[in-house]
Amino acid sequence: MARSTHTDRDFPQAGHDHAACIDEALAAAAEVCRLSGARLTELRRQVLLLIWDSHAPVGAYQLLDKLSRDGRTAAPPTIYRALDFLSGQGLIHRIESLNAYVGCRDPRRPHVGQFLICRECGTAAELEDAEIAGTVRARCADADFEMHHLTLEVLGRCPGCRRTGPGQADR
Amino acid sequence: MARSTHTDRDFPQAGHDHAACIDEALAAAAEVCRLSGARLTELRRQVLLLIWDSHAPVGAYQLLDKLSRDGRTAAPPTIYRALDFLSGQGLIHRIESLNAYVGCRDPRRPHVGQFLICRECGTAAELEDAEIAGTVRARCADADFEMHHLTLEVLGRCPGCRRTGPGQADR
DNA sequence: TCATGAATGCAACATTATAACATCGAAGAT
DNA sequence: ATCTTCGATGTTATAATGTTGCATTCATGA
Ligand SMILES: [Zn+2]
Ligand SMILES: [Zn+2]
Ligand SMILES: [Zn+2]
Ligand SMILES: [Zn+2]
Repeated sequence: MARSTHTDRDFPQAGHDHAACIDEALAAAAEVCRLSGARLTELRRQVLLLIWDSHAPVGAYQLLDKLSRDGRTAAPPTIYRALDFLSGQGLIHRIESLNAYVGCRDPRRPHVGQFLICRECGTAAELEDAEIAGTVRARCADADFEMHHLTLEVLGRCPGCRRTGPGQADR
Repeated sequence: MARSTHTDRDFPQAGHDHAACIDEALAAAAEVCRLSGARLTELRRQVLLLIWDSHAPVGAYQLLDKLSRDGRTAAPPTIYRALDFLSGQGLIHRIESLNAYVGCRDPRRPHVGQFLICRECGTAAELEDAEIAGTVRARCADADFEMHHLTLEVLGRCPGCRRTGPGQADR
């Protein structure tokens, strides 16, 4: 099997072909919306693109700033509605521990978000680990708890930042 | 082995002896602070008690209201400083997906928080599951990711609420 | 062309959290 | 006992994040 710029499980590398990430995200978004009958309007597409500026989760008001710089009129509801839509289509995820939003790597398949987030460079990697999901489900079953939604966010230091400098750990 | 009002893994029951929970929490807090040399002042003790009003995570401004009703002068920094202290001592946890705070069941042992949270009654149960923690750690190791902090929050419906009424699932 | 409903613009507001600085008070040093 | 010091608390203002309600626009189909 051909290996793309990064495999499913890799942490996004510093020098990777991010244009490919963006292309793939847009293509996936178009397909997902077509299948669900939802309308991927220009505004929503624009916001999705801004989120995909990088693999680092970005705040709603940062997105607002970016939108404004792009010449759009933009007030908070503008961005929050777009975020609601994109999140509803599974095209982005909210990172609860950061109040921020990040693009989904594989919106075609339904999944819970599991994230590794680097405190230094901000980059977030999305996992889709069946073993973690299975263990959590099993524990919920043990407790007779009906699971609706899982938030799993690991904060730490990514491979790239570990190589760069082991000394200056935080902030 | 004797079974206390609830075992470590149980979801807090509707009719359990909550006074015992509170007593235990206060005793644990006193011990933890004594060992760490931190000062569990009257204000901090009061806030910890208010958090232990129930097993449902409570917001900072709700705590403020409670404090005010108790006759304390209270502004946001009052409560946030107390929350920082209690959280620093491991006596409470912040629930990221709710912007709320809940008492820790076992502050004497260091641990990451893993929570099952009921959308209906608000009750949160804290897990300390080694298998979940181990799997997450293993996946981080696979990804060459240095894990600092884990946020794991499961939203769903608790055993009690499931028994009450399976129909009205949400909201 | 017109009716309809979804999407967006816009103003105000609600909620959550922090910064900056003044004051108080416990605990040890003199 | 008094002083000193530093952590804890009080107070005001403000930042950051998110929502409500209503007017307007726009795509879509009758
Ligand atoms: Zn990329
Ligand atoms: Zn990094
Ligand atoms: Zn209890
Ligand atoms: Zn419940």
